[in-house]
Amino acid sequence: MAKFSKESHCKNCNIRLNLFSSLTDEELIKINETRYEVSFNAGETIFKQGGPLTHIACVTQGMAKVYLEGHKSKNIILKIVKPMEMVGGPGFQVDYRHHFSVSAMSEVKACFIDVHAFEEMIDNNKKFAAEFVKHLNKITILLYGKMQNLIQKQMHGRIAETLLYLSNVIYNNSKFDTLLSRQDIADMSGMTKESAIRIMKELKEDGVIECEANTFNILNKDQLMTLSQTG
Amino acid sequence: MAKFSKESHCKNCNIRLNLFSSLTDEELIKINETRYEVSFNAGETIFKQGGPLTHIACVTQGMAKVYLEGHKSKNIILKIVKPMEMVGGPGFQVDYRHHFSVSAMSEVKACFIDVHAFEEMIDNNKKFAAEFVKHLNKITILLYGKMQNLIQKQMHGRIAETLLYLSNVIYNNSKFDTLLSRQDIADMSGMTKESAIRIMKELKEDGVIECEANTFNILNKDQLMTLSQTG
DNA sequence: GTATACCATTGATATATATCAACAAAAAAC
DNA sequence: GTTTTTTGTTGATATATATCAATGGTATAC
Repeated sequence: MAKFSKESHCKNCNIRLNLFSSLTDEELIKINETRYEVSFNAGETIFKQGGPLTHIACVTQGMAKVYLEGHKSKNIILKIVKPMEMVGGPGFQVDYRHHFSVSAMSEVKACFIDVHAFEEMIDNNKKFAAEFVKHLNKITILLYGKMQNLIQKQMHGRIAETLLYLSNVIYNNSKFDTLLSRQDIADMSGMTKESAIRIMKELKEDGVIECEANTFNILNKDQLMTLSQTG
Repeated sequence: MAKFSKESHCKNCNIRLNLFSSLTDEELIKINETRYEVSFNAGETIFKQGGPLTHIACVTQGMAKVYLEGHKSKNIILKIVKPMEMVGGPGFQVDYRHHFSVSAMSEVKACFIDVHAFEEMIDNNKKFAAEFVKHLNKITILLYGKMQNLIQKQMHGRIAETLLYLSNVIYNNSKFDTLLSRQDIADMSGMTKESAIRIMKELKEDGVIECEANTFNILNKDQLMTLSQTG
């Protein structure tokens, strides 16, 4: 289980998020008073879909996956969260429940901020409220993209999209070691593990990528981009 | 093309939306001054994906469909908007572009509110800001549901979901006449027109629904719900 | 009223994708 | 170090779904 280590100041987390840049010193102090750090081992659940949404988390170390749990244990991975990113959830202000699950892919440290403190900030700081609306809308835009990707494209395009996401957004490198299993890559691409493996094998044979166990290398990014666009 | 009929007060639109209930009289007066009504004929585009987001619309008469335009003219209908519902878009505060298209399914009248007026309200009224965040999160929750429906279920379940949505949410009746074409129903269910027709034919043969041209009648709602759940 | 376009329907067929089963390889447990 | 469990891989097969093609109906244009 997760080790709770409550501290009034967690050194790892300076709250340098864009979202928080509009807060006053006073507000930052208040946030710092209420927040605390929690450590998770790889595989542990940080937020559970359906469970109560009482805190917003801010990942300060490690990586976590955000996913929708469907029936028959078919998951859809929405995104990967890495340090200095915030994870809330659309239950905020609505039903105060989590609508997705978040689990640690490695050792993860995260700062937990009480939702009430968050609500107070929205109330007291107009700039913050506007920034938060912006933040929510950005998430929605990404979600539309994800939807189109998963619904309208076929497997090659979806895998291409996933590999480009990992390379461009998560690892910022054409060569990367990933913590994701083949099942995870399949869950990000809306297909079965077997299909994901087969498509990647094809891409390997065509010299578009190299992949050996958890090491990926994107050799022909243009080709991948074409694939992801043509579907 | 759309007929623009600018009036400082549009009688049809009392702005009775929940979202606006937190506004002061003063703020309502201000909104009423800047807003104006626009009429659209069936088929006309109200908002165009990729186009500039300068106004938020509030549908006061008729129905409109909100959809993502994919390549190869494959659309995904996200939802139907009916009177006294607001349509904005996630480009608000982000890139001020529309990320979906909205088109009139019948004669539509809509009140257009300048985004700047909207931003001012968020700035000046904390209650409104909180309500707006709630509104955005509700949209996201629905979107997650839509995503799971379209990605994880197969055709029978997806059609069942669409029919239940039309019956429960849009027409509030087990029997309804719809403005949607078969292509529209297919676009809501993430499949081709032909497939949608075939599944509905099966449901008809099994006595679950009746459908004749644009008139639908849901005979066995329980069966449809089971279908939509089991996928 | 006839011609023209669009929408709905159906059947035959092709294709994409999942499922099932077997097995290899790696990791974890003992 | 061996056993056990999980993860990855491959092939054969079944199934879901799209595509193509043909046809009838219905609305619209002229």
